Amino acid sequence: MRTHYCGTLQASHLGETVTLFGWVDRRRDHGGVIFIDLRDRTGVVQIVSDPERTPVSYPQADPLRNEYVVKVQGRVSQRPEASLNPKLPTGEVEIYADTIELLNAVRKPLPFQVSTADVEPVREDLRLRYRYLDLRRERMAHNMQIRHGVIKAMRRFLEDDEGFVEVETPVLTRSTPEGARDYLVPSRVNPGEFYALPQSPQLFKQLLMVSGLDRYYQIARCFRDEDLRADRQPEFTQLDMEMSFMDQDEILALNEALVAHIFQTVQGRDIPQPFPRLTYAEAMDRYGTDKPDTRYGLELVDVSDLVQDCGFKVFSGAVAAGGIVKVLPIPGGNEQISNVRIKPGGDLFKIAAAAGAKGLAYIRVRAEGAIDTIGAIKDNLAPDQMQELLSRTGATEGTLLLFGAGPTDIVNATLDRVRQAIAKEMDLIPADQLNLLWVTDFPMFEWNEDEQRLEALHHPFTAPHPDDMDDLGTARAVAYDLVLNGYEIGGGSLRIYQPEVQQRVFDTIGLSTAEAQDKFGFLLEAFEYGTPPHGGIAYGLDRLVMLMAGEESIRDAIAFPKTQQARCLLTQAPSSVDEAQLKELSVASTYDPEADE
RNA sequence: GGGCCUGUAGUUCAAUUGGUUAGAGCACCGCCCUGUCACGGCGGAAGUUGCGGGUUCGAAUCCCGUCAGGCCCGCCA
Repeated sequence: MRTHYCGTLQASHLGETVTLFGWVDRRRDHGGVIFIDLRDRTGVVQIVSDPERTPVSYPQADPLRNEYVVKVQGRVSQRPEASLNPKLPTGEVEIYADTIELLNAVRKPLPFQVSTADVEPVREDLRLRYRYLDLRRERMAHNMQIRHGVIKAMRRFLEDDEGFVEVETPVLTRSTPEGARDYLVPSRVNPGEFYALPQSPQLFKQLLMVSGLDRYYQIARCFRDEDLRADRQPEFTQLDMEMSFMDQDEILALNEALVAHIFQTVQGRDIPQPFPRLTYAEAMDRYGTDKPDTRYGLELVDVSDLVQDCGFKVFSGAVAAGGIVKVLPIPGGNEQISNVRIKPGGDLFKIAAAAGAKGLAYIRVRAEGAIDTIGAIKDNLAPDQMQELLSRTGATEGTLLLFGAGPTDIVNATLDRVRQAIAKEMDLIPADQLNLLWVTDFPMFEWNEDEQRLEALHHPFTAPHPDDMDDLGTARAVAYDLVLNGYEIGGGSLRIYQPEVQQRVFDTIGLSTAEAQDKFGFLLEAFEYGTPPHGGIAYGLDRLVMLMAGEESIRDAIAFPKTQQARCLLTQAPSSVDEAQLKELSVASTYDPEADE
């Protein structure tokens, strides 16, 4: 049947008789000669038909329309000099069609034009409803190809080079405390009881280490019933890995080689190794976030010590209350950013307010180091303090200094968001750059204000740093995140493998012994039978593919994604079910469409 | 749970800011065209302006509600 894919034909095939299958991407009828761009997943090639050279196919080409499925038999020919198309990979050749067979027509109006959707974007709800058409587009087909390439590269590297074994873990598993909301599945056989879909294979992969699997990986589907974002879907795919008898440096080095291999095989891009590392503390200090985008500068500068005794109460008061004062210096910001935008009602003010800040103080640096700011700041900073401020922030003429003052987490969140907004606006982000970095030494726990308790920042099986065992409450974890251009694309840790340490962690997060036994008894018990030191990592595959494809939405890296309301517009899931189905499952819905809440 | 944005022909957009019969490109239909490649030319058909209500002499435009999609906050160990 088929001898070649459309997009692969080139001068080396000249003279060959080929059989092609594909879709009509476009048809150009010149009255005496008809051109058809024939498309398959590899690309497009031009089919030519005219009454003299291809008398049989000419009438067959006449009724063809966009997206018809056809079979073409013809000869690969050199295009005339004047008709070469350097924009097409196949632009040196064209196919003289001996015969064209219509295999299937389009019987309804197309919801959108496949051939031009790459240049004239289509509403996303339409794309999702007719996803099978959307996936015909070159851009989406390309993204799916990247995704496949990434998975393939992962498998080759891990299996062939590093001796990893792929193991599938259950999708019907049990609900565990901590973490995201679970998707639940009622058990028919066990009325009143529920499975949960896994948020990750975390516990199983640790058990596999107890089993001696030594090096495990899985392309694993994970489920979290939380609200969606441009980079978050309720079901998503992880590259999940776990290995025994390796320390952090060995694990990071292996993963650097893996990531470099992926970029090299899929895109031919060299990633320098080792990747830069930042501790969590450094990242928060310099960028205000644990996943900094380091493709541009705009680093934060802590000036708490400088202003703690000054007369400007917003600054000194923040420090006195245990908070901090930090500066975001913006070279050229005077020109770019007006006062109106910083003051109440302005867009930058709103960004700051949304992060919890009361406002943004500012200083504009003019010629000769002159200062332009509100009186309350000007009058309360001594000349030498001002000088020190300028020197620490590297401010020169034209620099705008934006201040965050208050509780540490609010200041960091505020300046992080403002930093990102400004980098985007001032076009400071080099589009083709890949900045991979490790963030290490995360704290074990963070305070949950709502529940008035510590909770695990990573997850409760993360090993505390050996130097910090005396006080777990403030301990660092042996945990690491891989950050790419401001996105967390992977994260992992060394795990606890001694039951007594695990018990101490459960104690710290306020998980009672009884509850720990109930929820994780099987894990604790397994740890009694000879558990190797182990650790691992999991990558957000969809997010990685999104970034590699240059997309801004995770949906463009997933074949059949869900909308922000977690709906599938193609299948109309979720849907109501028969009463009989519910009854069989011993489940009743409490949903009341009439109720106000 | 909350904030912001969007919804007009199959589709992508427009409609002088409340005023005549809601327009244009592509797609579709018909005619013409032998070197185009987002081909071109002439003509045609195509509209519940998401849906419901209200204000007004008059609503795509203003108001209220509702549905759908997007971005964000909260949430996401």
